[in-house]
Amino acid sequence: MAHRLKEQYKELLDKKGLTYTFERKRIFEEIQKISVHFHVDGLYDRFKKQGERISRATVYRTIPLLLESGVIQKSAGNGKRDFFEKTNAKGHHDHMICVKCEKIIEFHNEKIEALQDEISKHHKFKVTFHDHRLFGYCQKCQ
Amino acid sequence: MAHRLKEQYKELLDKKGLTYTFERKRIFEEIQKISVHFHVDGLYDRFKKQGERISRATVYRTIPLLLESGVIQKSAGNGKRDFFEKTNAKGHHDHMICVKCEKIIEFHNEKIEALQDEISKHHKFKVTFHDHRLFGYCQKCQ
DNA sequence: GGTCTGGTTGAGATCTTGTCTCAAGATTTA
DNA sequence: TAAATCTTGAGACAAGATCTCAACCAGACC
Ligand SMILES: [Zn+2]
Ligand SMILES: [Zn+2]
Ligand SMILES: [Zn+2]
Ligand SMILES: [Zn+2]
Repeated sequence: MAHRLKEQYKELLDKKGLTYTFERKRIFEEIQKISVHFHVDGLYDRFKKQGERISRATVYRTIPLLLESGVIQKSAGNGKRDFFEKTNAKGHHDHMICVKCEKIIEFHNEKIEALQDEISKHHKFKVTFHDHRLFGYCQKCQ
Repeated sequence: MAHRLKEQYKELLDKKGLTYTFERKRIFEEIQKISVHFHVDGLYDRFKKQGERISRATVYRTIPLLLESGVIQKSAGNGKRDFFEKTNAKGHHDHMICVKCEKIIEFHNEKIEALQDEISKHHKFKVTFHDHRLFGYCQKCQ
């Protein structure tokens, strides 16, 4: 999986006339080590902590490339920060979030995705990503 | 409708030992003139444009009071700003948000709502509210 | 090799959204 | 009236994110 994603990433860079630099390589690799969600400064801190001098600006600059190539995707962020998660084998999914214990249940429903397409097409709106979250109580917390 | 909301607002202020000041009155009134969605600086700008000297801090400070009294509710954020909308006759709806011009298109789809119910039921998850936003480019911004 | 060209980077400035501080003015209470 | 309490405006501040710019690097060209 990671291999295919790396190819997509390299292809995007190539398509844009950009180089697969040391920094862009390291950022890709480091993300593969993160289990689930992350925010950009958290990612930057990992480099800083390891003594690698990759600048904050570069990390921030690389995020759009990772997003566009599908290596990562926007994740359900609760607060001020943008959160991301690496694209996993399951591909796109949405979230149910327990407001009590913060448990996250992922779901994916093709019908909903198709309806979204239909609706946006009808409004001539070109969707680049979406955020669909159901808040409430998980089985244990009811 | 607006009258009942104003009463709720006044009651909340009273309950909290706060005064129904000129500024708090003007902010309530101005919101009634806004068709649907707004963000706080947008509201502030309306006063500035009209030459009314109500400070940004006061507008920001009043928002929690309006929220708590039910005069307004959180609405779609565009990913950066918090958006609000006044509580009114309009029922539940979701949003498409243009990431370029910030235009908001509302949509409502019973099938999606029903599928959400189905999915959450299947996971024994009790949904209290949801947030469904499609981000992208409106017709003009493509 | 040396030079030109243009992508890339780091450091810090800047912008954006929202909160907080504090002194002055207004209001209520004693 | 004086003291206590609210309220406000202006601007400082904070956090997240983006932008600027000079130095740097890599390939193209001579
Ligand atoms: Zn989805
Ligand atoms: Zn729970
Ligand atoms: Zn909905
Ligand atoms: Zn709306």
